[in-house]
Amino acid sequence: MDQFIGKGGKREEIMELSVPLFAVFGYDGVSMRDVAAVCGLTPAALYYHFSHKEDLYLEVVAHAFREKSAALLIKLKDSDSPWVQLENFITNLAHLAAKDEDFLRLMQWVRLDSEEMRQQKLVTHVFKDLFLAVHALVAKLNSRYDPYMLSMSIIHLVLIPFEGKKIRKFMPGYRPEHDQPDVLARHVIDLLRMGLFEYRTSD
Amino acid sequence: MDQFIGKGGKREEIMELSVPLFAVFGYDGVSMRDVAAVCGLTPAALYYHFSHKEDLYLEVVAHAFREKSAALLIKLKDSDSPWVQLENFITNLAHLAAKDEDFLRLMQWVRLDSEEMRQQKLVTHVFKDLFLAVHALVAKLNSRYDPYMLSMSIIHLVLIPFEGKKIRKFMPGYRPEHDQPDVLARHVIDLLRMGLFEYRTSD
DNA sequence: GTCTATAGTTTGATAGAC
DNA sequence: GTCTATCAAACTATAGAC
Repeated sequence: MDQFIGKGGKREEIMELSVPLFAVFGYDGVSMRDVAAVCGLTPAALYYHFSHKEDLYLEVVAHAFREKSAALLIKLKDSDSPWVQLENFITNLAHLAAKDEDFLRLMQWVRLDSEEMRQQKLVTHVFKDLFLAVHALVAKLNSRYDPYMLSMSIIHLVLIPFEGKKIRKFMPGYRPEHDQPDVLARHVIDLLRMGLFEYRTSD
Repeated sequence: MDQFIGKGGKREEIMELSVPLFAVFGYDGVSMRDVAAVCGLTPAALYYHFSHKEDLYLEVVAHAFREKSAALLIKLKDSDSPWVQLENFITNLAHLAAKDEDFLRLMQWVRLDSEEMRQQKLVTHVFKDLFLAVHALVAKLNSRYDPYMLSMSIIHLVLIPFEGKKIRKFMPGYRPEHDQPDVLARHVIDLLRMGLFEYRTSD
């Protein structure tokens, strides 16, 4: 299997070793020397494989997201009802977010990227597949909501609590179970399904 | 009024001019030279007012958030019902998020900060007041949901769409009205109130 | 209180040996 | 294909004149 990768194997290895670095420290927080160090290379050797820091970064992020989004979609069965599919998707996404911190942090770095050209390239690799998956699902639900806004809401309800995992611990009312993907998935599903309608009598 | 600020006036001026810089490029993306330049100072002169880059950054972020959170709470009237207060809060927060991009970006930089000590200092200034405000409100609602999780969900539903404003434009289904605070507030309030309950018959 | 000058380090990137 | 050696630039921070 590896023989088909051929000379690209080294590039692949560099990218995989770089993912945690860029996920934690971001583009400006990582130097070519840092990358070279974790790869056991000299900075000069690194420039043989990637001619610019930005090339390296773009490929690293694209590589990190290539399979993730696809994996989420594979798990869905068309035979299930749209509601069950949505519940499964939310649960799968929560588990991915809880497990893969690099995935979440890279998404945030992309959101904050100040170089518009670079950001635009990244968005395609990082967000589009994920968004399209949710959009297709909520479209089937045929609800009263704008499918674009509803897709955004669902993605944010699931992902952002894990993005802010570290800082949430400082907030009053925090309990460790709030970090469990099944607990969050249950919360989001309940909220989406029923809302707070017990109190809608107040208008 | 200004006479009471005294010699701290220059520091204040530097901080205000630095906010947009750190909001756009983050801690690692801004040099002391950059800050000095926008302030019309030399880098050395800057070190008279702030002895380290980190000191400057910490004070800049704290300064940027000092009034924001408080302003959100002042607008609430205890005479209103909890539901009306929540609706008003959501609308106010959406307007703040739509207007003040620096506010949103600084929040994201804090979430991504890799220096744990620095992050912990920042969280208090940036998130705690906002979170407490929402927490107090949802506690009054006495709903079936965990108030901690519900507070998080509400904050995320309102703020994150504006944080991702740039990249949302690349997603299918985007329309300019999705950026209007009133439209988003309406969407969030409806979603919270009613959920998608039309379809809860499917289980 | 603010400046010039500069130290000492780290950065992204290249030239050329092997 | 990977190395040593090195460059020019940018970085944080300091010393000391005014």
